[in-house]
Amino acid sequence: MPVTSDPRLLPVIRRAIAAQERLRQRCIREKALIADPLRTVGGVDVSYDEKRAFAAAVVLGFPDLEPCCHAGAVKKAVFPYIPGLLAFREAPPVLAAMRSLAVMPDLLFVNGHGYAHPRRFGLASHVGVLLDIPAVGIARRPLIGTAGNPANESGAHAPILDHDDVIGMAVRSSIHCRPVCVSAGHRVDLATAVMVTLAATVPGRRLPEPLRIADALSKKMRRDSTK
DNA sequence: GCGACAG
DNA sequence: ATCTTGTCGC
Repeated sequence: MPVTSDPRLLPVIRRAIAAQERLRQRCIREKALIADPLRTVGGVDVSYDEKRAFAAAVVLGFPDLEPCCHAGAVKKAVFPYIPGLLAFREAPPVLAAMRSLAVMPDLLFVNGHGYAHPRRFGLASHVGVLLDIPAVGIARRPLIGTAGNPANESGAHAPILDHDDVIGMAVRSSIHCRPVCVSAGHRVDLATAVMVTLAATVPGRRLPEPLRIADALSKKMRRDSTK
């Protein structure tokens, strides 16, 4: 059943992993490369119908989280979903939406992992490198590694470990909310990623505000396209 | 060998 | 991701 078992995809997968490795060598994750002060934060998310990808990008002020601008893009979904190669499916629509924004955010939240990836280069890193902006990966559950259980308090966190490597952090952004997986994408370190994630999350919500809004917008784009 | 596997 | 109602809990 998994699409990855199709032997015709093996060459495609091989080429994608090679391209991923080339991009990874351009990836840097240092706290110093984040804007200071941080004035805007962005978010991107993608929804799908049978054949198309609907990407929505938003920019909010920081730390007030007031709406600044947003944009969308629709593209044919070509690359299949393969765990570990999500970027080859989602980066094209995401980049198109980001490039139609009136202003680029100082930091971008991406729906998917960054460093917490089998080859340490998930969608968030991929997008961050190609746009050359600081990027943070936010995922609902780990792809690899094992995460501890953060205490049931807002801001509690526990490392996500792959053997001895701390690849990300399970973060309880609000009390009674299931933790989200935070990892460094591009031009940010893990500690900074966690702090900004908490600062961009409205009390009581699970995901940072830019991602919530982008999620709603992309789903609205999909709905409106069928009418 | 079998299963698991971001969106 | 998407298909889907009601329902349990703060």
